[in-house]
Amino acid sequence: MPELAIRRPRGTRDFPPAEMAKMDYVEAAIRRVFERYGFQRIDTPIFEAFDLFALRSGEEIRSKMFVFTIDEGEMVLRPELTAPVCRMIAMGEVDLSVKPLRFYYIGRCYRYEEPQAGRYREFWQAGIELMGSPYPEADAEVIAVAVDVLKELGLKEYQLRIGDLEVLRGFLNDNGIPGEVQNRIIGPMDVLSSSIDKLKMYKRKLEAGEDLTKEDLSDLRRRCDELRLWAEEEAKRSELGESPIPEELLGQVEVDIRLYQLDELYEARRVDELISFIEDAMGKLILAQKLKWIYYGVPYEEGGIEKAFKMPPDVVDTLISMMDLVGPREDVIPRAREVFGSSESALKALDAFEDVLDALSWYGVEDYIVDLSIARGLEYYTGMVFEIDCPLLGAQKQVCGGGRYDRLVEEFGGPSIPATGFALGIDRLVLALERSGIKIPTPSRADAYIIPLSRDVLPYAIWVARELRSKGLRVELSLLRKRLSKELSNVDKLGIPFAIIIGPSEAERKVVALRDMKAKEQHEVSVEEAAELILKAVRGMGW
RNA sequence: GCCGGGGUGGUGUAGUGGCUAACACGGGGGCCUGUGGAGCCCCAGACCCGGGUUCGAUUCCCGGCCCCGGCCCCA
Repeated sequence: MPELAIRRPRGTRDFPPAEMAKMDYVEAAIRRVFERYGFQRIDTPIFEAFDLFALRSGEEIRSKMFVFTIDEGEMVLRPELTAPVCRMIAMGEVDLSVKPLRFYYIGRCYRYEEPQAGRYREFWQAGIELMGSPYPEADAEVIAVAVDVLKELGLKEYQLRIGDLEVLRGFLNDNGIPGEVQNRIIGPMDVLSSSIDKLKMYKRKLEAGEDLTKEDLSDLRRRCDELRLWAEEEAKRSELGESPIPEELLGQVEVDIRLYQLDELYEARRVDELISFIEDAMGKLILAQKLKWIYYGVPYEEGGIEKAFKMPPDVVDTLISMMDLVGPREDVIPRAREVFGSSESALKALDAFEDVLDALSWYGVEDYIVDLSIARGLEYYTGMVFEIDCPLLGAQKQVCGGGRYDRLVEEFGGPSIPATGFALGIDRLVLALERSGIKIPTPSRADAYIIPLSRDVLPYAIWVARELRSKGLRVELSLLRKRLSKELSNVDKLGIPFAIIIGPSEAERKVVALRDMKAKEQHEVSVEEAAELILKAVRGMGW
């Protein structure tokens, strides 16, 4: 291979016809579903002012985006589409007297991250924004649309999780936790709960007698090691009298000596010990987070000054209990009412959340789990949130995420307008379809392939092609000047259903030899007849 | 940013401390009157890059780049 100086940038892909066909197929299905609900397609620029995304997500996301500077200022390639759509509304480009607004988009987005399975630096998102209704039926509709897309695609292996951020926010508000602090709690909570999830998974594997992979084991070690480092440093600080955390509590997070023997334990198949080690680690991981929040406080910014907010222990306990609020509705909701019992606002939010679930059942969507631990760093969600995972995808398994964001348009300087919506990852949907073994139908590139047997018949062959095309058929003309047997072989490989063979004798009599490639049957017919026969066959195939 | 596993013609694979680096498909050419959707013959085409070890590296070692997984992150 000659050395190629110009390469495709990392994290991007090319789309040869076969790949493009898959994307088109999924995109078409998505559009069908969206339009069935009355959503109208919109689009926004591929690049936007940096501030549009920094406003909500903060300066930190700079490193996660493609940023560039032009005369007009700092620009970024859009990392998502909700903010641009809200910007568009805020700018007054949309007639708000016609409500609700039902918009959908399909477009490329860009994030500067390490590529991984199902994660690219350039990726496709499709999504809807339903604006103008604050009611539960709007939230339910949005979820129903997302589920419909998966159904339309025939994707069965997925998991829908629905939660509500207003429950958490209401609880925190009632307990006097400032908004800025709330935003800083969500992140660590999410990290903690995903850590716990991982540990639970290892425990489950061991209990089921399954093997842990090398990665599992090193991941487990790493997570515990982090905790150990923190605990040791904290202990040192405590000796110097610099730690705000009481010594006896610190003793409780000291990591088990067995951490250093994980490999040996595993080699020796001392499963029970491993399990008890993991259980112990889970408890300590949680306790460490609690201690940080209670004694060091949650760091936050107020008026440009870094501050720390010391969390009340009972609030922290509730946050921890929240991580367990995952499961079937009948099971989780009552538990949630207990956990949040002291908070009027949280209870009210739970009522509203149940209204959404009720409405959802009217759409026939019953197969989901309630997950009140969904918190994510999504600072702009204000109510219901949901996620859809495809376990087949591995690490990057989320194919859909969405929720209610009633304040976003207003924050961009527009009118106050309630909104709810979601975004789908098209690349991941394609991947999920492939992995689930669903065949994506690839239409043949043409309906008929004309083979002129000599140069003399070219004028007639081209005339035939034009005739057939004028009737709406997709017709290719051979440009290869090959032997007939090779041409037929070629037609076969191209998957084109009909060959039209034209030699001097056909040209002279103004007919064609129409060959049905599949049946291997051939008839001499007029051009009109050929058109009719092909049309009939093609329609029957449903393209 | 971190941790694994990989990079051999256009594609998919084989193989090796030294021999002409193998095979299939694809490409080019040739033979066979217009259905032999085939076959036969010939040709072109590759060891990711840079160091090191060695008489000699595609092979072993190190670094880089890229790909594939995973961690972190995920608005």
